[in-house]
Amino acid sequence: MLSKSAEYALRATIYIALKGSEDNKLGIDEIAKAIDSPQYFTAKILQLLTKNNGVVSSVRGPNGGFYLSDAARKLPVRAVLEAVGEDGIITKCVLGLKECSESRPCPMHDQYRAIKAQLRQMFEKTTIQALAEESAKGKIVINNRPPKKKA
Amino acid sequence: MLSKSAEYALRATIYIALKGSEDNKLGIDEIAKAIDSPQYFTAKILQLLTKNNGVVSSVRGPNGGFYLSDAARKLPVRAVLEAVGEDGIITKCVLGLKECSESRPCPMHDQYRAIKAQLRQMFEKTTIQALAEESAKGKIVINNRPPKKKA
DNA sequence: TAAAATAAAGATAAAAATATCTTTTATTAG
DNA sequence: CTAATAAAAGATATTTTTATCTTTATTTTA
Ligand code: FES
Ligand code: FES
Repeated sequence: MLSKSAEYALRATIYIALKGSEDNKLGIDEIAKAIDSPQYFTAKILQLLTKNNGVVSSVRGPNGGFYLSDAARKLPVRAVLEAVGEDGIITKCVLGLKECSESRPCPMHDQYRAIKAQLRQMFEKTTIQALAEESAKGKIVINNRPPKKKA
Repeated sequence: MLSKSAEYALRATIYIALKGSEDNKLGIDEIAKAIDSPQYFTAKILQLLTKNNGVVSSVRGPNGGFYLSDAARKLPVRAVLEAVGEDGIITKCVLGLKECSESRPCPMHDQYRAIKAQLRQMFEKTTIQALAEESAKGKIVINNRPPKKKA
């Protein structure tokens, strides 16, 4: 479905939205551990997210790290996909034809149309903040670590 | 969304269903041209489809080639995905967590649930034959070549 | 101002996916 | 039985993705 890059990008962004703020910036080591991703690779991805369209903000030096501006929190999830070049999922033909269109539909187009619209809706109408809030409420999980044992 | 392998697998299978039969087997060169795919790579994929679960049948030698049995035509599209190891699209977590479950949902799980169910429905309830029939009726297209000019 | 912290940038490596070419095997037609 | 045909199998190559390591630049604090 999505590339590893996109998955890490989404998980990292959600985590930063959830735990970080302008005066509590998060380090790459913390982030990678929290979302269970390879640290160096995740760092590269966060660079994309800061450069490509400012989804993520960063500062270097002591107490530096990553955080999300208020504006960034309101961005649609699609912005994250775009930053890592993965928004094809809501534009491309499911059979890999160069164009997905009503005028030259592939054999799956009719069936896929509605699904694609929902994918688009999901990625465009959902904000980063909304996912963070979803994540904040309870049992929602963002990594692969086993659940904490009850004491 | 899907890998190139899966895309070629689907397009090839649909084409074979549409144009081939037990007494009109199709050669790999024809198939690759028809679906606009790299010939040798497509050959490898068809090998998977013949070995892994008999979606496609083949015979060597003169007048040999690929075709679909009547039984194969009734298989769900998912069988093609399985043969190329790409059915994760209807099982995996959209954020790449090891498990997608109600008990440990990721932040997108609630929204993705319905979409995933529809993807599953599409790939499991649609038969190869159904796609071929869809393809047979008119303007449906399965390659990237420009439309034929009206004379 | 020096040292430490931290991300950015750049270089390299490893793995996976995609693609091509060559050799072998099965099948058919003659 | 032989030659021709076509897929299967195997080998190799290329590209892309994923991952890691090293060096540099920036920022803060002491
Ligand atoms: S043309 Fe294939 S999904 Fe639209
Ligand atoms: S847990 Fe992520 S989609 Fe179900």
